[in-house]
Amino acid sequence: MTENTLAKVYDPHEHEERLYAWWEREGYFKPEKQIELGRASKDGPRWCITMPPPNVTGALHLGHAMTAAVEDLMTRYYRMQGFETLFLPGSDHAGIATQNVVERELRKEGLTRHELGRVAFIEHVWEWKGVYHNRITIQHKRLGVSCDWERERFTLDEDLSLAVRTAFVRLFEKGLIHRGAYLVNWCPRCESAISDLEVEPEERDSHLWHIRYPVLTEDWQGPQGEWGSGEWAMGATTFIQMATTRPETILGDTAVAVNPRDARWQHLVGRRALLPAIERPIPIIADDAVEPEFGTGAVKVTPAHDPTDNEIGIRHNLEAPDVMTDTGHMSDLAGPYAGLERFECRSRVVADFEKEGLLVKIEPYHHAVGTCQRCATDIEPRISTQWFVDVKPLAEAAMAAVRSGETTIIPEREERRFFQWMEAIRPWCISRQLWWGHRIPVWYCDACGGLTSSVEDPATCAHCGSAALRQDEDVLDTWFSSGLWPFSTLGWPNTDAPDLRRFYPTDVRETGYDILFFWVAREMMLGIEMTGHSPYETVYLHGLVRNEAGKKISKSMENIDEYDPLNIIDRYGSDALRYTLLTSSTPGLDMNLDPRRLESARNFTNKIWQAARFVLSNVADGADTRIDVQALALPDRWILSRLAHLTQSVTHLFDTYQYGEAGRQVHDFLWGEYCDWYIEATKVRLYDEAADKGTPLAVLLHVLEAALRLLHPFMPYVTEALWQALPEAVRDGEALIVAPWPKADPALIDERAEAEMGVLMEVVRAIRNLRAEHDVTPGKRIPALIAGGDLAGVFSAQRAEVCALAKLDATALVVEATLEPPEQAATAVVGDVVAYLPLAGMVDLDAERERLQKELDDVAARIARSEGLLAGDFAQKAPPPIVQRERDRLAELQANRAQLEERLAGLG
RNA sequence: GGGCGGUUAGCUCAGUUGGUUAGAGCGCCUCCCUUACAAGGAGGAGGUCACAGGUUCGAGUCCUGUACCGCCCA
Repeated sequence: MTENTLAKVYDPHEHEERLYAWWEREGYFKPEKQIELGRASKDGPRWCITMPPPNVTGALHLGHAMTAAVEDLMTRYYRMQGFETLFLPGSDHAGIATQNVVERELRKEGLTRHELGRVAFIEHVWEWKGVYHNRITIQHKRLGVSCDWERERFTLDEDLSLAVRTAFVRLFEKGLIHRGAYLVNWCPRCESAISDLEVEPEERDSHLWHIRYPVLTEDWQGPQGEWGSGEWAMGATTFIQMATTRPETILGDTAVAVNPRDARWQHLVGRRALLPAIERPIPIIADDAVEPEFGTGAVKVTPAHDPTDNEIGIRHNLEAPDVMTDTGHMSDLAGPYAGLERFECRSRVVADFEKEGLLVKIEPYHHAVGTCQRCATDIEPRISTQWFVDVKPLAEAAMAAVRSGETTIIPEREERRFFQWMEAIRPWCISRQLWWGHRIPVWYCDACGGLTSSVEDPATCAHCGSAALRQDEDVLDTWFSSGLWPFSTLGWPNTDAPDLRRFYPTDVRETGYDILFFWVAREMMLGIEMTGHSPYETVYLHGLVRNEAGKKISKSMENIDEYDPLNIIDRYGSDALRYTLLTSSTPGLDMNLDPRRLESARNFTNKIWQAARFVLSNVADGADTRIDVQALALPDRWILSRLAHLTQSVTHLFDTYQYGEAGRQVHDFLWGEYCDWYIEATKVRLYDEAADKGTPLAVLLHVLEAALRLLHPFMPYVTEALWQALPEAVRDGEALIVAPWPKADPALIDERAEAEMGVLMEVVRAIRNLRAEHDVTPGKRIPALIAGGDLAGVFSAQRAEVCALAKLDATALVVEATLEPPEQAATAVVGDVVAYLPLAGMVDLDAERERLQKELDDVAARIARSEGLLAGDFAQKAPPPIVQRERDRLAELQANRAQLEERLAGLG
């Protein structure tokens, strides 16, 4: 029984949610179901991908839609290929990002997290998580992702938290994690340290303040008046001048440095300057890090607030006073400025320097300032006690895995970026002064001061046995838990977990190239360290999605709703969005999402729908849908051969990650060959009472069915909806999602049929062209004569099709090998075949001669080119098949020329 | 400062071992509501593939340099 009453137009809303619910209900997303259906085997190959867990910070945007589309495409392909397939979904708690948005919400109510307290605040965050987690799940389902929801994970789940603790404790016990006071990137808004990667440089127009410090000399031993009185530096005779972009850090200076080879300052090296305001005597030192070309060649050294200065400080054993607080205010060490906000302090310092005659000049200056990736606040480099992972040895192992080919990164150039970053890797600051996240599993002993790190909460100190333990207040960097994702989600640290045994190492990590370092690098390092295996075989990096004008789509855009995946799906359908994302770009390159492409993809879904509607409307209940190879006509053999070629090509493209090209090929086949030519050609037989309808119908069904399978990973919904409507006899199985991937049947490849049909199509096009040129009414049947030469038999056999396609009058069509051309006729020449349209009274013979002459000139020029090519080095040096192709081409052109000349001669 | 990517039709983009006259969608022009489809059909116009050299029988594709746009790292 077939459902041959498809709606007049494809409406995604009628099918998408219904089909998704059905797939999910039937369990098709689960590997167990494949086994149950006999579509995969426990001993056979398996394929696994873990979904990059989206942040529960907010809703999904188009970048996530891209991720979902590519991953689901892969998943559906391998599932159909008979791999036991697992696409494992989940989400990420995203410590700093989520905490920030919840804090922002609280601020609207005039509350801070501190007022709320840790426990109540965390409850708030869980509420937020609940809302967005749900939203994200709905979005993913609308996108059609075929992941196993029963295996869904969240980074704060109990078992994943166990994985985090286990990993931490292992690194700790191995001595790869340590706590210490180092210069870190501090966000005064988040009141937390962040990693190097979370700092975003922002270009800015600012100033360079040129200042000078008095040097202590025999004449001047110290200030003459109060700081700010205008008499502070009175009497000083020697100054050392330098420039700074951050005057507020002057208060933390502990030296002035010059380059040892800088002759200008040699006389002062070894002496001491007096730090203004603070009145701290600071040494004038020589260090190679100072660039003599910059400014005066002297620089102030603030070891606690600048990376370069910090290194100088270490080399020269300088003090490193931290003149700021967690919130970016000046600390008690900032003397008269203590308590001021850092930028307020900056203006006061500058004003006071001016008053004291120590401000030389102010210059405009353009430079980059580090800002917090999450809240855009200016980052304060600051010495702080934090936890660090010494990732150097892990990075070595990760690089080795890529070098050996255990893991391949696509596109290849990203591999070089990976190495560049890995080679320059620095200790990873993993502690965050946040509340939302995995608490660091370290306990401090009040009795002996020792540290205990443990997977289980310890009752007593590992060193002295005291029960006076306090757990570290801080939480871990989110990426620490994300870095365990490919195996923590599969059951690690339980190495006997069935999923871990079956699906690890996984096959692919698919994500945007922008988080190669943040995440992929960490997964590689932690994966190898924890499991001994690189977590996946392939890293496939897609580009970023931008709007049609090339702007990065961000939440601050005015028309951001236009780019919400759900809105796009509502307007165009999920299949259209997926197809567009998958075929509009090339791996690793950014994509401008153009609504016109979405529209054309939507039109494509409808086109397939219409084609299927046509086919199904012609299928009688219980019809024999088997193909009788003996009964195949030329168009049948042609489309079957084209399908076989398409299947080979698309499969190869999938296996080499060329998804865009694969999608375009299926599109071109369905629209440009199946619909435009094959369906039209079959109408002759389908509408002819006397004809064999069974053969074209069987072929129509068979080709459509196979093409739906090839298209399914791109457009899961429309393909499944149509597949379900096909007669059961042409389908294998209960659902397209678990149907086998098509195999090309070599027996159906028929090069001769393709060539013959190719000429036939060319002749039809040429006739249509002539008709248009001579303004023949489109539907009007006109007489024609075809001199088919060697292909006369083909044209005779297909005369009904030729008439239908070119709108010829069947009663007046003459087909012969050669024939006497009519006088008054327009002529089309395709190789050896000539078609004459005796358009009585409509052909201006002079114009016709002119037209043919132009065509002849064109052909002659191409012959000359081809002959020249074959006479030169080409014939010797080019590969034989290429040369042969050129010879064939020349032969065809020559036949073409002969026919044109003959016709021109006939016209006198 | 170092590295990478892009520059192809009016617009948005494909073009993977170098091989016909460089493709698609949209837009544009002419015609058509033909019994799958006007979200459609038929025909057409439109490109010295950023620029300059080079390698090669042959270059959009490989090499060198230049310009502009963008990204990453320091």
